[in-house]
Order: sequence, then C-alpha cells, then structure tokens
Amino acid sequence: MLTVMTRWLDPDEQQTWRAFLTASRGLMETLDRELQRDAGMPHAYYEILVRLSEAPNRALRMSELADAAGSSRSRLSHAATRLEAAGWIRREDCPTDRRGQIAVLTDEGLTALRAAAPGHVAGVRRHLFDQLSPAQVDQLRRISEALADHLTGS
Amino acid sequence: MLTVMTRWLDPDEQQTWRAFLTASRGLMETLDRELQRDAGMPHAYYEILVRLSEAPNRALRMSELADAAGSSRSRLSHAATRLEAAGWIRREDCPTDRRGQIAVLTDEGLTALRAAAPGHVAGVRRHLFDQLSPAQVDQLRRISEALADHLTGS
DNA sequence: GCGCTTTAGTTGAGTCTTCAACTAAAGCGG
DNA sequence: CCGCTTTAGTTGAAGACTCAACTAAAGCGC
Repeated sequence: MLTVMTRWLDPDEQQTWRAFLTASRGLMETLDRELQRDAGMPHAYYEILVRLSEAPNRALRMSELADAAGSSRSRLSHAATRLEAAGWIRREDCPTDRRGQIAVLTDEGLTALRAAAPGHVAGVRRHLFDQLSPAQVDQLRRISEALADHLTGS
Repeated sequence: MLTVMTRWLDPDEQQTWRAFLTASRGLMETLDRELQRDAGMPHAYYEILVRLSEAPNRALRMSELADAAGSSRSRLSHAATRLEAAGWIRREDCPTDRRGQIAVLTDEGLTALRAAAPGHVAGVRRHLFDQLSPAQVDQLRRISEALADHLTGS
C-alpha cells in the first residue's frame, strides 16, 4: 500500500478557505435569521415554497421538488409535514404513479411567500450583491458553477 | 409611511444567487458527510479542535474559541459538552476570571484531529481548489473577505 | 462599598437535519 | 406473469442548532 504524504494547504489557500467559510456560513446564518424573524420560516422552507410557486400549477412531485430545492428526500418529507401543518402546501396522490406524491402550494402558502419575499430579496441584495463589484458578481457565478458542476458531476 | 417597491433580482443575479446556494451548500454538505464518515465528527467540531490545536498550550477561553470557530456561545457550549464526553477536550476554571472557562485540547483530541486532518484537507482540495484556476482562487478570497467584512462590520 | 449594567457561560425546550430502516409500487428479464 | 432490482416516499431515533431565560461574576459610577 502506497500512502502519499498529505499536501497541506499553503498559507494563501488557508486564508482563502477560512474567508470562504466565514463568509458563506455568516451569510446563510444572517439570511436564515432574518427570514425566521420576519416571516417565521427558515430559509430551507422558503426555497421549497419558491420552487413550488414557479412550477406549473404550483405543483411538483416530491422528488423533483427535493432536487429543485437542493434537499434530501428525507429532509423534504419532514419539511412537507410541517409546511402542510402550516397550511402552506398540500399533498396529493399522483394519478400516474401510485407510489408518488405531489406537493401543491396553497393560496395561503403563496400569500406567505409573497409576504416573505421582499424582505428576503432585500437581504440578499444588502448582504451579497451590494458588497461586490459587477465583475466580482460575474466571477462568483463562474466559481459557483464550477464547484456545483463538480459536485453533481462526479 | 413610504414603501419603496422591491428591487427584485434580475435573471443574471438570480442565476448567480442560485449557483452560489447550490455550490456552497453542496460543498459544506459533502465535506461534513466525509468528515462524519471518516472521522466521526461534524465539520463544526473539527473546526473547534483545529482552533484549539493552534492556540498557545492548546487552550482558549470559551468565548475566544467561539469567535475563532465562528460559533455562537450556546452552540459552543453544547458542542463542548459532547467533545468533553468524547475525551477530546477538557474544561478548566479560569484563574483570573471566576466566570470563565478554558477549553483545553487533550492528547486524545489531538490524536483524533491528526487522524481526521489528511482526509479532510484532501476533500477541501478535491472539491474546492482543484476545481478553480489560480485566478479564481484569488477572486474567491477577495469576494469572501468583502462579504465577511460587511457581515462583521455593520 | 453599593447598586446597575455588562459580560461569561450554561441550560432546556423546540426545531431541523441526518441516517438507516422500512413499505409499497414500478420496471425489467426471461 | 413471476421474481428481482430499483425507485418513491415516509418514519423514528439520534444528533446538532437556535432562541430565550437564567446564574454568577466583573466592571463601573459615585
């Protein structure tokens, strides 16, 4: 067995990695807290409602919704239970696949989403876009796409 | 009362924001899962151990440790309880401030950290640095620093 | 030295996530 | 049409995090 010596992070890489950790963790925590405070929902639930609101008939199969919202199936299942209890979504049986469930955004859910959206978008703007130059925004998109491609690709 | 119309994200901003969400969430989840699988600890605990290992005498006041590890005090308190039960840290009374507690990395904690580090660093390299050009790494550092400055500054 | 405010840290309840185990139906090979 | 494997979705238990409430000690003004 051949064990290769670990290639540690050099000081520059170290700094980059720690800055990234601080920034992304801090940004998500801030937005999550704002959303929880102003709209009574965590960011993960907000994203579920957004994806449903964009879908035809405000409805999606559970697994499509999980993929769209970047959630595991188990996570979505638990979240759906809560969202249903809040009256924001409803579950329907899938007519073409008896295993399937369809999540539907209710009118109340849409109302809650519309109430939450302006504050949340303002937060994303204030904490992210307003802090970066247009060039940096472009760089961030390319960087993020490269990382996302790798994660889903391999 | 004057309510300003929300300035929504334009399609480009939307795409950037979603790519960023996918990438940062995916990256953190991947690293967290790898660390949990290979070393039996979540990333947050790993970071606590790292910070302690870098401190003089492998010891830090709880609040300094919380700041260093980017954790809330409550979170650190709960985590410390677990880490202490695992035998990886120990708590001592602070001699100069009777309110204070000092977290100390034990030999077992250092051993656990040393066992976890190579795999984790390899993951950071594989999932982050290997996917970006040197210019992009530099861009990411500047972007992250700008975001972090804003979050802690304001 | 005495109140008042601030800081240090912990705690418990409630919430969210993960993981593995599970049910049930669909798809497929022969 | 019959097994076998895969896919859809849910569930419960355990772990981790948040928030608010709390204890205790320090710092400060006078």
